[in-house]
Amino acid sequence: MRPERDASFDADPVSSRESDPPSLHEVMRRDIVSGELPAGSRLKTQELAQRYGVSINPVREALHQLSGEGFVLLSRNRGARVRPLDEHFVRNIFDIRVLIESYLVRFAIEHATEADLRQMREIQRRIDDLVGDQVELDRLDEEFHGVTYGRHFNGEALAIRQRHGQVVHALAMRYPASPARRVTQNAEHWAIVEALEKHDEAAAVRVVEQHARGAERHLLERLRQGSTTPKSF
Amino acid sequence: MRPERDASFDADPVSSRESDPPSLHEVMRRDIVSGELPAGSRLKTQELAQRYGVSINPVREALHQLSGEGFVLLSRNRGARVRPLDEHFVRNIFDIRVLIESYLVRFAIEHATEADLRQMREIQRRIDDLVGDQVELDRLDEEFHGVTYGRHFNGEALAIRQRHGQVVHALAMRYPASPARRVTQNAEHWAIVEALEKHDEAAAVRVVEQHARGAERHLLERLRQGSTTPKSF
DNA sequence: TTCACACGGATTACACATAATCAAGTCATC
DNA sequence: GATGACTTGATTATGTGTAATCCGTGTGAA
Repeated sequence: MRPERDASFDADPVSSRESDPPSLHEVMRRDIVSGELPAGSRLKTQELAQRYGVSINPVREALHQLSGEGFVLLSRNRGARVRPLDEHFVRNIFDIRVLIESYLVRFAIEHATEADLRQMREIQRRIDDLVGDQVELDRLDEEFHGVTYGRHFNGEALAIRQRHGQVVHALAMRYPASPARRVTQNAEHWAIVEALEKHDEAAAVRVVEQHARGAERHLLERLRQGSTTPKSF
Repeated sequence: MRPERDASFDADPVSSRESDPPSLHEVMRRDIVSGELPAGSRLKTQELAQRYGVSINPVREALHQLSGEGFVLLSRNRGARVRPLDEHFVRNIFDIRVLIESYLVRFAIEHATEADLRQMREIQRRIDDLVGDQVELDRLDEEFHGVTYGRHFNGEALAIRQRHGQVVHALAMRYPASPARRVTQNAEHWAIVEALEKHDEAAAVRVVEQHARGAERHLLERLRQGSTTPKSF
């Protein structure tokens, strides 16, 4: 096993600093992820400037930042669009997600503390009790996996996972998990906790993979059903 | 096996369009990758504006774009720096590279055409014959792997690989491969071709992994040796 | 050491000029 | 009359320049 490394570095912090007012591109990313700026929609600089109460310059900078992050597509002299989220894209990022998460969880097997496990159980209990409220569910789900993977040294991998996770959340907001899916999700979460407790690497990898593939399958089904609503361009 | 998908989509095209003049952020990325803007160095907007013969606005936009791509670090009211490339970072991206490349090569096993293999052999012959000229070596190496992975449907994965590859090239420019490393590299390239010919998935994955880890080890050694030169700040 | 202050540079706003794109309409040709 | 090429005008992106403000850092005095 490779020696542990300092984990202070993060390639893509979601928020630059805790107490600072969030920068414009963070606000816009939130609005994209939450679906307020729908996937595929046109982003005009003047409209955005008005909407967010700033001048055009910061808007242009935010758009470029988001373009670099992959949330926005820029084309020369034709402005910006929110990146369309299609089936193809979903498959792609879940393929990557499976790779990254099974990589991340292998580290958790060895490094998750007793406190981490307690926290995961606590969070999962709250998820179990939750009814409705997709927003809160997503927040708790992210928190659960945040504890699972948070100790990992590889900030790059975490950044990729988080970025893709945000896109997935944007979709999940539109297509909430069905009750059946919720039950499966919860069972898988408990299975992850159990695998970590037992230091069972094979089981952990298997469950994590299954968890991701399940989410993928569910999203794809919903995407196909409601294929009229989320118009891509 | 999952059905094939349309591969027309690319999350992060290096150049927006072929015939267009490259945008500023592309030029700046090239200069970062080539080492002209050294890792860790301060990027002042006014200096850059003068250097590239444009006003401050486009420079700021380019910086934001590069920040989103991970090549530049921005901090509020303190300007921009080229992202420092340290040992920790190199380890991280190679961990990811191993994941991505073994994923990509599995597809190549099934989908590489006879023409692809011919092309790979041709490129590798040119690499074998090449002496010195790190720039040309890097170009050919990228071309080799471009053919290997190019048919893959997962544009996201290709984008991640390419982005990381550019960073690695920035380092390789500073720390060229030793003759011994070159010999190993070439042997590994031929082994990849052979594995693809034989449709031997296990072998292909093994070689690709070994290839990446070898490059990582070599870079890390060089980084430690010349640890005075690449000053982070 | 600590505080006040000045300076450099980033950030924002605004006004303006240019250029590209798109849509609608005109015109010529078949 | 229908089709396709061209013109035109509105819209919007893109680039420049300037000014005002904010923030971080270093300097120097108490």
